[in-house]
This record gives sequence, structure tokens and C-alpha cells, in this order.
Amino acid sequence: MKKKLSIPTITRLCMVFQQCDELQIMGILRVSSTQLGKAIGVPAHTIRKDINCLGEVGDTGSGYDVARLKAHLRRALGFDQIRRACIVGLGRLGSALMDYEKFGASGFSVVAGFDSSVNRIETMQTRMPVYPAYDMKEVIQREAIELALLAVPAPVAQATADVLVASGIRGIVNFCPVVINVPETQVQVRNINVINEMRVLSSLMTLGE
Amino acid sequence: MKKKLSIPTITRLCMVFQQCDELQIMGILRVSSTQLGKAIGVPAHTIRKDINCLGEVGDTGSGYDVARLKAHLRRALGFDQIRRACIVGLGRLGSALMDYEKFGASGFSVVAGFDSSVNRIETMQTRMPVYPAYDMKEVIQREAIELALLAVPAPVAQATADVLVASGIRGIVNFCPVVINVPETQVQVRNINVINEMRVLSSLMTLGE
DNA sequence: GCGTGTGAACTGGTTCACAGCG
DNA sequence: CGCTGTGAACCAGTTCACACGC
Repeated sequence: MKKKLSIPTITRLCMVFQQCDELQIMGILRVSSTQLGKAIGVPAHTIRKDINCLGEVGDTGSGYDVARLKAHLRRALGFDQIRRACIVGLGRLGSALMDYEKFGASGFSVVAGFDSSVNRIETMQTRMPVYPAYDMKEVIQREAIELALLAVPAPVAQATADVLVASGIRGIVNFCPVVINVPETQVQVRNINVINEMRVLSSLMTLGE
Repeated sequence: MKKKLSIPTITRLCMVFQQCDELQIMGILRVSSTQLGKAIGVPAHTIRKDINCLGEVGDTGSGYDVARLKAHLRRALGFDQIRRACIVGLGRLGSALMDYEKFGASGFSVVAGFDSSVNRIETMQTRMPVYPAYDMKEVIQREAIELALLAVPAPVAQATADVLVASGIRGIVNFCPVVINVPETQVQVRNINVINEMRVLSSLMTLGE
């Protein structure tokens, strides 16, 4: 029974996908909603509802076949093709991301880095091509890059995002602690705001729940 | 009219708090819900509802006094005292976080770093004290550290979290792509999962909305 | 008229309960 | 008997609409 996927559902299904990967590596063939729920920290009902959105996948009475579940998720979430990505802003965070080797195993291929400071680029020892900011549009189009990890200083975040949009990028993970404005029909955005998460955490700590 | 704060509400209020800071720096004294909403990317209704949870704060008809609003938020969210934090795991991400100077201006004081690799610690040039992992409990208690940024490799995340809990930590920002289990009544957790965010983004891109 | 405060309506996601199958 | 699939019940957060004050 196919249904439209809500964002919380998508988020959880992505985690289920990850779990399937790990289960497969461990050689486990079948898994129940209870086990999945435990692994990703949500009740079993929720998992079942979520998985149901993809149509019937489980064998009633005996859980899910890991390989089959993973295949369904791959198609439903669009993980068939690997996505070409770039990192914009090579300060501490940007270069940490550049060194993060897990991208490859996750269906992403980070093929370029950009920074406005030529010095920084020159002193950077890396196997990934790095370009000055003014080449952004050209490189993104030439390399068919679909998504960007935006890790520039907050004051230039919007301007940089504008260039990304003009370059035809389709998705942005925004690490800057400001809201960026993009045409929502063309470009998807996810925000990761470390300071805000810390503040929320701090509030939860004082509120005691 | 005081009400209990939901997590989405807290998240937005933290962003409003941040906005107040910036407005103050710019010397702006008053702000409307419309302006705030635009700045943090949510409709004005929502902002008003959120702010209302703190009791009456705005002057009917003429928006909010920035200083007063900020003061209310500070008290309601518990930003009076600065929180002592530590960074656990000094790989690329951990050390990037260590260099992130914005913490100070945000009410946090990062007073220690921990890593299991002694080599890494020795070759690290930094003004922040860095300790081997086996000193974690002792240092956390001695330094009265309340929260931790957990950036260790995924396989040791749970074990490390257990030590943090045993050390009496009160909050964890978990950067590892696994769910960590902690006694929820004592310790608050917020997860930041970069790979999962990228996957969600990718799904949204294929689903075209 | 603009902007806040707030109760009422609504929407949609989560939780429950149970039928059905291995 | 355990586990999935699913319709129904529930609940929470969001959105709306309007009264009141500047």
C-alpha cells in the first residue's frame, strides 16, 4: 500500500537502510521490526508503518528479508545512482569533511572542494581536486555535481548559496548557522546547526526532560 | 500564558535567541514576529505561538523589545550560566570542533579534549588541555564538565558513552552514525548524523519535493 | 493599519488493536 | 505463537481567525 513519504518517515527509512547494510555485512539474513526499532531507537509500530509505505515487503509472520528490504529501500529512496557532491568552504570543518572516508561507502562521491583563499588551497595536501571559489559554477556544471556541503563562514553563506543555485545544484547540506534562501522547488536544503543543537541540548538539560 | 515547551518549539526559540543576539549587535531595538519568522524560515504565527509559551513578552501592536525578549528566552531556556563542555575523540571532526571559536560567544566553554591515541595528543598544538581517554572520568568530575561532544569512531561510540554517563555527564551531542543508549532520565542526547542527512537530502531530491 | 495574544479548527504523524499468515 | 499489515483512535503541533491595543 504505497503512500507519500513524510520527512520523519524518510529520515527513519534512511537509518533502516543503513542498518540493512550493517546486517548484511554481519551475514544476517532476516530481521524483525522489533530489532530494527531497537537499533534505531524508535518503537516497532513506527518501523512497520514506515516500511509499509513502500508496499508489501515483509513476509507476514517471519520478519523482513534483509536483502529484499534493502533493495526496496534503495529504489524508493533513490539510492540506485551514486550522487556527485562537492564541499564548499575548506576551513576546519570543510577539510574535516573532505577527509571523511565514509562518503564512498554511502553512495556519494565527493569530487571537488572549493575555497576562496588561494593560499589555503595551495598548502592543502589531498587527492581530491580543489578549486578557487570563482571556478565554482564552471566546475559544478562540467563535473555534473548534484549536491553541495556548504561550510563557509556565515556572512557569505547566502551569497555562496546563490552561486550554487545558479550553477544548477539540486541539494545543499547547510552547515552554516544561518537560514539560506533558495528556490524550494528546484533545490532541497538540510540544515546542520551545531551551536543550535548544543543550545537545544542545554535547554533540555535545564528543563530536565 | 505559560505552557510546556515541545522540542520543535525549543529548537525554534533557540534560533530566535540567536537572532536577538545579532539584532542587538546591529543596534536594532524592536522586532516583529514577521521579521523573526523570515530570518529563521518559519511562518509568523508559529513564532508568536512559540514566544507565547514564555508568557506575555511582546507589546501588543508594536512587536517585541529585543532586549526583553532575549532576557525572557535566556531565563526560560536556561542560558544564564555558561556550560562546561568537552570534546571526546580528536580525529578530523573532533579537532575541527576544538578550533571552532564560536562556542565562547554562545554560552559554552570547551575546557577539555579526550582521545585514546597518545600520539595524536602529543602532536596536537592547541591551547586547550587534552587528555588520554583513560583520564576521562576523573577530568570530567574534577572540571565539572556537564556536556560532551562525542566524535569517536562508531564502533566505540556506545562504550565511550557509557563512560561519559558513569562520569556524571548530563548531555551528549552525538556525531557518531549510531544510536547510543543512555538512561534518558539522567542524560539528554542530540544526534547529528551527517551521512543520514545527506541520504535524506538525496531522497528528497529524487522524490522531487 | 499593523502586530500581538489566544482560543478554535485542522492536519498529519504516532500509537493502538487486531486480523491474518507462516 | 510471533510477526507483519492496516484501519481506527489518538494526540500534538501547526494553521487559522479574530479580538484587542498601539
